[in-house]
Amino acid sequence: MMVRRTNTDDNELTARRRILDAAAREFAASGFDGARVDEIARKAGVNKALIYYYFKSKEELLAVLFEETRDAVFALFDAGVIRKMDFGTGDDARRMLTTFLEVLEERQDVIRVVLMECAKRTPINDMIFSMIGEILDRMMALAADTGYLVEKDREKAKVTEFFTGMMPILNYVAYHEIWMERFGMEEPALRAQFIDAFLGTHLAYTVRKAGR
Amino acid sequence: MMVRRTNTDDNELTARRRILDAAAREFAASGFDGARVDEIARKAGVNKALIYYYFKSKEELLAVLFEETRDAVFALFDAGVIRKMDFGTGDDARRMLTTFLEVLEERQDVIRVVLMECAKRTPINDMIFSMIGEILDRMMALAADTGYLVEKDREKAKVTEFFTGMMPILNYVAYHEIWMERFGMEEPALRAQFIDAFLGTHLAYTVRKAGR
Amino acid sequence: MMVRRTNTDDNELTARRRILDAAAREFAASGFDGARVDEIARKAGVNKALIYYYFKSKEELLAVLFEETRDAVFALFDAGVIRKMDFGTGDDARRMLTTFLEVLEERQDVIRVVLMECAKRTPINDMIFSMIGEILDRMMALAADTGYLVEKDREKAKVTEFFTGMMPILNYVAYHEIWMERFGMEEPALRAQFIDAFLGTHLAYTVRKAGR
Amino acid sequence: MMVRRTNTDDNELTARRRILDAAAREFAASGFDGARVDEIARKAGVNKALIYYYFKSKEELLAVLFEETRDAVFALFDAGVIRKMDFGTGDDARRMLTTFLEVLEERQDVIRVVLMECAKRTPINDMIFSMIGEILDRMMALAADTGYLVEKDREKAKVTEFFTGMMPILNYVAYHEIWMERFGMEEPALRAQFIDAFLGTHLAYTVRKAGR
DNA sequence: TATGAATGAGTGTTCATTCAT
DNA sequence: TATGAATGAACACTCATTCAT
Repeated sequence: MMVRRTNTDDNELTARRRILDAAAREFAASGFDGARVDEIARKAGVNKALIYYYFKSKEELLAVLFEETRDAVFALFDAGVIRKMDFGTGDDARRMLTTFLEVLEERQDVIRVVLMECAKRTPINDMIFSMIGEILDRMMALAADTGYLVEKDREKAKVTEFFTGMMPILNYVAYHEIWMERFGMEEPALRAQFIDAFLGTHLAYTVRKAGR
Repeated sequence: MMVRRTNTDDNELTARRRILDAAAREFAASGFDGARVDEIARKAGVNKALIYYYFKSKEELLAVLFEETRDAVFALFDAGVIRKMDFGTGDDARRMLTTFLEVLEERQDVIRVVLMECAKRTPINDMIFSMIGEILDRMMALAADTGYLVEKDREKAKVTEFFTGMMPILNYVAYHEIWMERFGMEEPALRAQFIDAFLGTHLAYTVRKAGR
Repeated sequence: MMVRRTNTDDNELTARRRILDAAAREFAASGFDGARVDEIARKAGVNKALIYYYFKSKEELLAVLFEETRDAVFALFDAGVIRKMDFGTGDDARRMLTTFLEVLEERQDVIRVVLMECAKRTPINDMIFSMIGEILDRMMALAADTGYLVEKDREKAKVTEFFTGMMPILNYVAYHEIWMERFGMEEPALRAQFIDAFLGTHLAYTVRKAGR
Repeated sequence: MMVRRTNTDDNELTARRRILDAAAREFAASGFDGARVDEIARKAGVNKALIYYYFKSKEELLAVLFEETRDAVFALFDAGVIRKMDFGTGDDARRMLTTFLEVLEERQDVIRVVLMECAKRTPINDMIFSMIGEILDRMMALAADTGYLVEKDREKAKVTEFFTGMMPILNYVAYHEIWMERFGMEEPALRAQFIDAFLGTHLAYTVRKAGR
């Protein structure tokens, strides 16, 4: 009787998947310009030319990773992971944020690249800001639905959502590992402290502004 | 009799200074890896080889820019620009933050590079985190002096100062111009809204925690 | 009841044939070195690997096309298309030349490649010159039979046959379409003028030399 | 006493010149697509990167060679090398043709490339046909001045000048060395025979047509 | 016969850096 | 100080060819 193996060894993944994963790691470690296609191939355990069989350029690799990440974030919204909770500052919010961070941390490599390329004046910047724009809109739609939108003025609300909502979270996801290495903290303490700070700042501000 | 002119035209600046300024612009536009020494020379209006007369490598150019920026930030602390104000959430804080942002905006190019290179696993990362560490320590010393240190635990305090204090400010300085281009806001409104958000989040949290 | 169709649609041709035709087009458009096996496969509507099932290399594709063309030219000689006419400068010669050009124009892609590769110092050059040598010998044998061989000296006769006989004809076949595009002439006028010129130059010279 | 050396050793030429010469040789030997920039650098005795210091691409190398050749041909016309002779079929014409061929033979490498690339559908084709068009116009202007223009109809005259005038000459220049190797003739005999044939065909036709 | 996946060896081009003056 | 010329070491990307099925 045959038993279907279900392990997730590297070798079980398709070459295309291994290439994408390796690219995410390499981009995160060296930035887009610093990343070497040779190194991506080595990390993925494939011939370099195979990368160009599946993707038309180094830039397309990044674009596909960005799309996957945007879709994953949208899936979180669609699944109601965030909406259903009590969008306040209590334990529910704490649990929700934990889940949210955990999911994003699976994509931390790509998020790092987003932050690195975010300030450059290159074509990649366009990809990033269209993605950021879409996600911001979802965040604001959610805030409006739950009654916590801080500002009547859409333009101003976007500023707040971006600079004190989205960015601290992305920063945490991107830098928490480096922080742990550099300043010697452990994951649970660091995350707990970040969540405290986020609840005490952005979410508290939101709740206060919404007048609840 | 010859009189030495003292105006500050671009052409009057030393070649060394023009090179550093050009490098900051080029690094900010393209990142460290994406920056081209040819382009720095072109922007500075000097021969490419002259760059290697003054600096031993592209990396040293960046190191010098980082040092200048760290010194400028330290000078702000030394001059008491921050300490002297009423470190709360009122108009004084608002004026102080405005001044602070204005000074940092003069160095926005270098700050952009800091954020870009912050997440990479390269030698540059060491330079950045030693600088960040020093500045964080000054921030915490100041917070302790003024009685607003949020946490007894130094480690935890550092986390809060970094993720909800330093990073939002650096992010604002780095991204505000791109934000204006992408989302079509004007400078005064954007800055006012950011200051509102920063006062309402990080500073409000600090003040609350300090029990005042 | 099923009836086997006998039309000659592209799809009805064997894969091998479609590959050869596509190769001729691609070689003519881009030269041998510029031609891409991927593109040949695309033009032929087959999988790239199938090309290597039928032919052992890109070079063999070209060799087969050359052989086909040489055989077609020999068939013209064997069929007496040229021999039977009055090999002079009158209407018969004009009709003969028209027929000859029409047949060669069907192979214009391969002839273009011959001219492109003719001057290179590559292995392909050997294939071409052995073909050219054989055809020249047939041309001279024909000229001898009809009494129009311009020179007693075989060596000198070969020069004349090549530079003022064979080459102008091959050049016409290879370049007439490009000429039409570039200088905006129509086919009938261009061909008529070329035939005038050829009769007035090479054939007139031949006839004069032969003393008739 | 110091004597200025006047030799023309390879080392006396500028690197830029050596690169162009090497490129002409390599293009002639392998065609544009078959030519290797590495090999050009090796032949020129320079570092490969230096080629890109002087020229922006492999294609620009070819463009510069084409321009030089067109200018050299124009200089022949401007100097009246051709115009001043008795444009007939006698000894003067023979001497003129000899001079003309000698000058062109100095550029035989580039002329070979012209013939190779002439039939391709690539950007290079544009460069070639604009050059050919200009030269043809000069040829026709000359023919008109000397009263030997074969046709009233400019369009038809161009066809004749191209297919029985320009092309046989370019073919001779391009292929005479290969011909000597392949069929074992010596230079003087081959050239004499070609000149005989050219006088007896294109020029005789021209003179007859002009009614002299 | 036919194909999707895979690869070794290039290929033109770039770039930080150095040299000679 | 300043520069035009020069270079070694990559770099992203390509391509003819082969493999497994």
